[in-house]
Amino acid sequence: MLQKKTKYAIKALLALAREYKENKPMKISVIAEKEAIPRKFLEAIMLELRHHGLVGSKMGSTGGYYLIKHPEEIMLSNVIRLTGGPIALLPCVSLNFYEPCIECLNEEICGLRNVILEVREASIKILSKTSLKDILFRENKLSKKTKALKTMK
Amino acid sequence: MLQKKTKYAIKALLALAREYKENKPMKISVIAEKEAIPRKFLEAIMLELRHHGLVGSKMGSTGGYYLIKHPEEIMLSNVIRLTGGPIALLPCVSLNFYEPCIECLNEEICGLRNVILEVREASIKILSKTSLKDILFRENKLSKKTKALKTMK
DNA sequence: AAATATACTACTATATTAGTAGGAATTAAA
DNA sequence: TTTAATTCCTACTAATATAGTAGTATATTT
Repeated sequence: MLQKKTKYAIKALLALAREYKENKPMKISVIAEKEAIPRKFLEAIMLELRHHGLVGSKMGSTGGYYLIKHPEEIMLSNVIRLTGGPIALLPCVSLNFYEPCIECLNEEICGLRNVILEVREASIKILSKTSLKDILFRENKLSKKTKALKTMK
Repeated sequence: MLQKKTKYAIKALLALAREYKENKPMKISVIAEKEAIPRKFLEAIMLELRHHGLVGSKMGSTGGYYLIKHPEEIMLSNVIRLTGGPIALLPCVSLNFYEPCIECLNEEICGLRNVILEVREASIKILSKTSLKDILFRENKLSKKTKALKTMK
């Protein structure tokens, strides 16, 4: 499971992506309210995202956060990794949280690891081709679909 | 990430599957040593697996645990679910650990959820078609491969 | 100078996971 | 029938990670 921190980070970045045209900073308090994220917690998260170079900030009374890259350049896999959410199901197949199984003398011949590796690759394949923009696009498509269904009733 | 409990359960079941022909019970202490699992912890895990109907047990001095189903009938996805390891990356797409996002008024139109759903489906597709027997088969294939590589040197 | 924002450090509270202790019940064999 | 070896079961404990908060410093605009 992803951490809440990771989920909040994605939601916050999506909020910035939705108004990306203007590229003016959005306040933490605004993001927090829009996305129902605890304000102080979001503060810490945004700071971390800035340190990782995903967002920029402006201090002072007209300050806030903004995306540094374009929404189509920010990949879900990247956000998940940066915020500490491991994608792999076992440490022995994780790139960022690697740890060997003490009981595996040679992990190259572990059948379980082999399967879990396959799962990881399938997951990463999806997550690394999906950008913030893609997610917004899905949002639109889904809401159109449900609207169409409603009018049919 | 899967819990250690889940990993241990899979390893223990694999140990039973490797000697399935004989179908005679294997002692917890033997499994624990073979797979480097803390003995007392494994005891609790095997008990749980029995309650879920994956293994049977025999008490007394010649006792131990044995598989109730054939190794090709026990699917990885099943073991993971029974031992409490969620497969989905977010609770809102989990079958067994479902919880709605408080901030999503209508989760049907959540773009993030939509992607994570896709990841879950890709993972489950692999895990639910992979049995204990399949894993043993991979083991053999992998160890042959590495042996072949060694003799080439 | 006042108001309002982020930056940053240092906590705390809670939940989950991992693992242990100790003894009861069962079985087989001496 | 006693003994030894096993599973069964309840109830703990310890360690760790996550989620979230408090308080203050620093920067910016008006």
